[in-house]
Amino acid sequence: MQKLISEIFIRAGFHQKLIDEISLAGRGKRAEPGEVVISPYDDKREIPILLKGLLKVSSIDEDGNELFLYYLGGGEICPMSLACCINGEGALFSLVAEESSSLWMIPAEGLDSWMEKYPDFRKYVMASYQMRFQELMSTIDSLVFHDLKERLLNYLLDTKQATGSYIINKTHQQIANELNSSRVVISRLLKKFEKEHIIEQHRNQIEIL
DNA sequence: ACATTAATTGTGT
DNA sequence: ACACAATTAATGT
Repeated sequence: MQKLISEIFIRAGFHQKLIDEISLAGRGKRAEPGEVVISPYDDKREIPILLKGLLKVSSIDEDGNELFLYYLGGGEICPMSLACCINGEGALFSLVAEESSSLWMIPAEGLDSWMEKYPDFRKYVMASYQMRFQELMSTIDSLVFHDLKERLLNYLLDTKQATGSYIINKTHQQIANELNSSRVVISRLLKKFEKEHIIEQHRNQIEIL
């Protein structure tokens, strides 16, 4: 774990002193696929940095409906957590491991001083922020301007991108939940994609062609 | 090898 | 959205 941290943080261009401070202040955490790292209204004063693996970030509304927002890849700090820690309100999103992941949880208190003391850190945070912000904008765009068919297609491609694999191991039901739709609708669309030779389906698994 | 069951997927209304 | 059929995987006998 210690090795992973140094590796990631050095790659991010952190000062050795900053690496030491973060290493000392945070704690490590592993998350297996499907494990919930943060759920809405967890009173979390910790911000996760994803060292390795893949996390799914979803917005959760008051009725518990899920809406997939974006994937968080290795080396990134979770922008949603940052946003929520800054305004001090509970999270209105959930963070779920998609792949077996390693995280470094840093206390929210450290943020301010690190941002001031280390320009590297500020840059890193901003860069993470910006990347996911763009991702988020495109999700919103497809949400507002496109029908479910487009959204599903975007979702599939997005997933392929994030996992680096043409195989998606999810049930129609899971996908329906993430897109806040119903299983039947997703099944029908996927069936259509299959006929158009965009994908191939097997049980619990979708292959993108 | 076969029967039973649960989960997932397909389709018509 | 609902109901039901069909398919597949898992498990017990």
